[in-house]
Amino acid sequence: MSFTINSHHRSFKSLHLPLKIFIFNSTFSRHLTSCSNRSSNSIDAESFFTFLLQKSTRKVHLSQIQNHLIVHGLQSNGFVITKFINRSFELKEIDYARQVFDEFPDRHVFLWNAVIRGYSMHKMFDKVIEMYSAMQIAFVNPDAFTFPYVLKACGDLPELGFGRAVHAQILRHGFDNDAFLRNGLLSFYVKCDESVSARVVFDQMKVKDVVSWTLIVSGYVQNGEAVEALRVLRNMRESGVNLDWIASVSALKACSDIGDLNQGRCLHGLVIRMGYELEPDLRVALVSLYAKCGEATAARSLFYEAKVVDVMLWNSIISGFAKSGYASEALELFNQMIGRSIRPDAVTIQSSVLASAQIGSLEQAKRMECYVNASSYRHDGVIRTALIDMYAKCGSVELARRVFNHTTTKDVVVWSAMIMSYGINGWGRDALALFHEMKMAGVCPNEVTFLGLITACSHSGLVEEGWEVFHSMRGYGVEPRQKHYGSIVDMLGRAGDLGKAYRFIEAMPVDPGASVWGALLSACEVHRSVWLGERAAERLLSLGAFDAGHHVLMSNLYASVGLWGGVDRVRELMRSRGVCKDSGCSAVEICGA
DNA sequence: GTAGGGTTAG
Repeated sequence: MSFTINSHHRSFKSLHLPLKIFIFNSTFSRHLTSCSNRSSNSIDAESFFTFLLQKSTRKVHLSQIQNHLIVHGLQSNGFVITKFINRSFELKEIDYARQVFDEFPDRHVFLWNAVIRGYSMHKMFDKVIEMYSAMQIAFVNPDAFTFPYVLKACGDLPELGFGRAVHAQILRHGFDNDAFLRNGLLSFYVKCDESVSARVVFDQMKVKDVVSWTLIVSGYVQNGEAVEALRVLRNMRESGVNLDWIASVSALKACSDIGDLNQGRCLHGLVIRMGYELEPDLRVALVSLYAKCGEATAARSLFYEAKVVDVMLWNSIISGFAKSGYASEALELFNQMIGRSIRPDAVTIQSSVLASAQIGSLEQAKRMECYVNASSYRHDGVIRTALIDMYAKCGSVELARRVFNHTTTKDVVVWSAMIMSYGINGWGRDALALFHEMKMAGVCPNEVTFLGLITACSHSGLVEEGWEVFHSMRGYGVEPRQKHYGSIVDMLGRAGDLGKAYRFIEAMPVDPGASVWGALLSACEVHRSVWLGERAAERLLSLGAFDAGHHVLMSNLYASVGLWGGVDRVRELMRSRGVCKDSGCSAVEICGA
């Protein structure tokens, strides 16, 4: 152990501490003895107490130290008290730290920062904001270290209005050229989904470092604009800023979001050239990319060759496999994990429940529910939602409902999942009744609730009711989106009213997207409407969204009316565009096997 | 003592 005696600017007297009083803990007293032996005559009071604070591990140590500060007249030494407050927060003695602060007469900005930092450390963001406000009332000027914590609090809560006011105060206090704070502001606007303000802050930056670029890239990724994110990333490299490993993580996430395996592979190569391939957290992003894109071999080798295998790495491969048609592999890995006594977390379980849903086996679903019920996550809202969805996908509305009934706190997501469960299984009336019940319970519907309701009407032939739901959305403050329009087209198409579906698309207030034309195309396939099907296919082609499934629909449509020339044209198109038909499969469970 | 990332239900 080394203990250097610092010479601080403050003067001090030789200390005569009755050290025996400190002897309540052998480790703590050992430090004290060692310390006092080394500096027997005169020691720096501040350094001594700083050292003591570092070695204290319990509240009783803190209160002993506090007593001695008083004895030695250091109770109003701001330097020591700041350290004292920092250590109290580190030891999770939050109320105690606050009490010391409240009782301190001369509150310098450092002291305020210590309390604000402490609350931030414990994610008590409302307290951060409360202290920042109190600081202003006390006429203490914040410094460059105050704002980052306050901005983080505003971003995490999120508290857009307050954050905007903080932005104004940063300008007023003359910190507008502080590069660190500009990145903090950017982070705040990104977290609040304020892409316009984020962009303004970003564009006004004189110096954009890799952090600034990473923030704006992750903002686009968060917004579902992965293509734009990758474009910005190219700009970054063109402007001479190199990717570091964190920026690479965001870039890889953008690739996996849009399934751009080629660009992902290029980035992987770049990452290797830059020497980041062993970075454990980057490996999570790589495994996730390959697993989500269905590159099972690549994902596995990266996984098994990893030096650090933490829960997140397990999660990345399990959830990636669950989403890319490798559900049984995902469950196999989940079992391996349990076999090796590695504790799954909520994300692991969510992903494994999803994998069970994809498999579609009721027996597996029941096993999964048993596992959840025996775990500490049995009341986790997200996992209960996943269980409801799982049973619905395995065809058991009753078991989904049982999970729903046993869920104590039902948020809008849980209600929506149950409505969707009824919907996809054709229990339209029950979905509508549950929606009514949900409103009675005072829960506000969101866009997914309406998607579930329209799906329910669509799958049950309740066309009138579906229209009614669709037209009522805005009354609940929910703007219809592409998926809702697509779902209505699907509903009209299933009912055989292709003309009405087409007119509905024509009258849409927003440009119809791929989901809308895709819904029309599949309705055309069912009802053998070649003319309209060709219109839909043309639009999908021009949107660049004519995928393998659409080729198959078109080919089947031509075949169903005997237009074999059309079938050949589609086949030729598939060959020329390098599209492969995804191998489809269906599973039937017999006696639980 | 200050800013960026990855796994995550409907």
